[in-house]
Amino acid sequence: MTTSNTTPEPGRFDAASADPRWQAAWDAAQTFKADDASAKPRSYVLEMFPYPSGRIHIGHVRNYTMGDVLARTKRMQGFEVLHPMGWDAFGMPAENAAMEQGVHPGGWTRANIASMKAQLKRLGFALDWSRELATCEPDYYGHEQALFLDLYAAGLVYRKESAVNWDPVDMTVLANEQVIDGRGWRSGALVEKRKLSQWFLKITQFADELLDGLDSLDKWPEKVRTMQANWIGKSQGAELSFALSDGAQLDVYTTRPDTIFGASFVAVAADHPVALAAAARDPAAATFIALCKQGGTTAAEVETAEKLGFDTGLTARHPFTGAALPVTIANFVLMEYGTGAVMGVPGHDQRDFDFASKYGLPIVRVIAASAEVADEPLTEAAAGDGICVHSDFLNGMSVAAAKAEVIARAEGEGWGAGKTVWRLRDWGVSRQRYWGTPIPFIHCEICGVVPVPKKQLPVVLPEDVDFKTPGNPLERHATWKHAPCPQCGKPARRETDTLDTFVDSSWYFLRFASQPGDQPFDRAAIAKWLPVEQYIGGIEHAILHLLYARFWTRALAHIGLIDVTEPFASLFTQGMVTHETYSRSEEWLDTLLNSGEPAKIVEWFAPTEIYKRGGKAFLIKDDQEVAIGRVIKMSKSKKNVVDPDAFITDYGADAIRWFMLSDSPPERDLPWSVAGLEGCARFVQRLWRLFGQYDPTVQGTDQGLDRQVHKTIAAAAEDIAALGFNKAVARIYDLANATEKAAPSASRSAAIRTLLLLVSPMMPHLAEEAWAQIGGAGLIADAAWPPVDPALLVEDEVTIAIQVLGKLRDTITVAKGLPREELEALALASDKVQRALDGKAVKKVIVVPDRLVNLVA
RNA sequence: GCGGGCGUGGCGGAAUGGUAGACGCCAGGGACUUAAAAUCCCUUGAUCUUUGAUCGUGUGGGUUCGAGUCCCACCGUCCGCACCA
Repeated sequence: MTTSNTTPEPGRFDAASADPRWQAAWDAAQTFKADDASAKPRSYVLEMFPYPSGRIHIGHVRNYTMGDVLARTKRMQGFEVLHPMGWDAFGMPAENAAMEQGVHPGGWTRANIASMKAQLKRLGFALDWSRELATCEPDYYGHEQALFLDLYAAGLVYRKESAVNWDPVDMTVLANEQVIDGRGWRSGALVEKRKLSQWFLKITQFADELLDGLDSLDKWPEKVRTMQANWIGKSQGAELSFALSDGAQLDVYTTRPDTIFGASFVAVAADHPVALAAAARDPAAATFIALCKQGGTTAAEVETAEKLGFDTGLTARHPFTGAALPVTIANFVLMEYGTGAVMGVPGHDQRDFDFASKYGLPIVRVIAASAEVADEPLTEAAAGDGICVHSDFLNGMSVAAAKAEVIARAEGEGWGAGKTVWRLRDWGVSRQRYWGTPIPFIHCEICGVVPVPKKQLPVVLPEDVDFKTPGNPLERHATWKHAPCPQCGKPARRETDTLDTFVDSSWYFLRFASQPGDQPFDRAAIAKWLPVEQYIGGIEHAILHLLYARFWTRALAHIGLIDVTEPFASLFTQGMVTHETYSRSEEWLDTLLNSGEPAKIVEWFAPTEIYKRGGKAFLIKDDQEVAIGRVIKMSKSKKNVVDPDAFITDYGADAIRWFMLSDSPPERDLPWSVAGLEGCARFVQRLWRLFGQYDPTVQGTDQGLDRQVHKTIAAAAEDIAALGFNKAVARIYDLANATEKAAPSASRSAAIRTLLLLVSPMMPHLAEEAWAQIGGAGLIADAAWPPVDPALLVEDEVTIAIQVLGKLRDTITVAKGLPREELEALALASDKVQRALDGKAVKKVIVVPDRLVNLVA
């Protein structure tokens, strides 16, 4: 079933020859070039740009096919569409390749871009390639440096000492996900925490805006908005100051000031100054702190970790009762959140409850459903709402009122205040890496940290670097880091950190709208094109990329460079492409570890290594049966990946595109199957034969077919606008089936022509070929979406369901708009209905006009 | 633990509270053919006493003339976050 390497049969659509021919025709005519000066309404359709890993994977194909259908449909519907493509081209895989294969990251990346671009072209995407950009080129990252300097001038960039994961063997900084069980993923060396002076972006300054802005994003998935809101993590409470027995003050943060009468201890984080002071005078405290730091941070470890404390011997004076509360160092208090110190209220916080139970501290109920149950004992922390009890002047107050009262008193007496705390941290953007945007600063011993003057931008990465020795090549480059200070001219040192690649992807959608040489973007062009009308990408970017892009857009608006605040009006997160797995497993008794537990050794096989017969899978090499496993996300380790390129060759771009749109709703996972793809290829051929029957000379109308044609046009347009591609596909199948069966008529020829237009965004190559054959004017890519005749959307006959007691007993086909009485009479006239009634009297009749009659007996 | 999504034939799925299973895949039967491929036609939720009937959308309740759809409780599953005070 391959069309490659074989002479095309007559009467068959030959994708191998048609696909490249039409791709070349679109290129030559610059069909998909967006016109900035167009008077048409605009639509900016964008898919998340890919990292140039070397090969397009099937997830890209699905993502870009969806965007492409939308972009092509919008074009047909009269919009000036901007549908660009670029490359998120900086990042670690290029450096890894450099280390492993001895190639230059730039050469490796650019070669990957070239081959992936060729793959995208083979799929026939309607992209404006004139706006292609790669973030690794100076004409992109130079502008990024300029924007970084603008943000610096506006006070949104600063430097701060911060801890990093340091691999002492590779002499490099590791991202958190590169640290596996405390060891470097590549070297296996124990990772150290090191303090380095690093660059930060003040995203926290926009925390409120970024949170409130989520409310305006009503075309974003609820899930993504919730994830972002949780990430920003706004909590409202109070910062309260406790007087310590040694004369010092200790500030704690709480969201529950209303429970202050239930406080029975105060706890500080292991690295809190109070804890460090305790360690200085007491070696046992120092030992305990060291123990706390050993604790793991994985979910399972945190879940099961026992609450541990160390009494400092200090006490804190309760601001209302004057009670002396013990001050302990606790392993469950985080220095990074709030003030790094908490008041322990065991009755109403589960962690405090566990802690108090272990160390025998008082557990007092201060919130109860009512005053009557104020003394009901607690078996666990009570988190629910209620009124205050055992709380002096708060007694009887609601939680909300008590919060306000405690804050008011604290403020009045000067020992506390209401405070909002955010989970969001400022964004550390320094990376001690070569393959990224150089941070445009110079360190001068006299002048300090000096920005590179804009006219000296871009600060270009040196080409002559080697990766044979570990560490940052920029750091050890012979000349690159030596630069004169822009202020005093004395020899100084260039910043050798580069920017996090998330910075590159935080503004690329702006650069697509216009690409002036002398500035990052043209403000007027951005006002014209932005916000992106429809952004499509994977759920894995729900938080970081999308939050950073929103932040950059707001920050650039804040400093007056652009006029939009939200970059993506509508967001769609598409599901993954999945595949069954094939494996063979053997169980071994694990005697080495002496556990006596059988260990499973699993061997995985790629789809290309097996064949299927009778619903079972066998290995090609030895005909052994293998187990067919669950349908899961494609991954290299499970070997269930498929390479789209081979399938494009065998089945043509249109069959793959059609498959990507069929069956599964786009937000859900799509199980890849060759059988399904073959079905799509068959449909391509079926349509080709149908299109070949187009005959404009035949006379006569077929009103039923006319109606279905116009209903399909209207419904498919709605489905595509809502990204319900699977539904649009089903309707097109329906219409194709009906058209095939219809007798020749002018209506049938019109149906064929309409069908051709409807499938053209999805199967553009087949559509162009058939369009040319039936004598359509120009390219079908430039044709208009077929108009709908509203008169044909109205049925004149309807099928009415007849129910007895809600159960379907019969259906009748009648003229539309029949009055209730007539419908009732017709229903009662039915034999089947009479049989179902079985002589019982009808007590009530429900008539839904043009829909159903329900007889209640 | 918290938050969110999803449970419908062998499979992917469709269905403004109103005819459950559209459409596709798989499977089975037939036609054409020397044969195969391709193509076309038919069948295809389950059960039964099969001109028809009964059951059927994870489970148990409820609202309604009528529930896959709404409400309550539960089960399963997937995803995200997580010692965030």
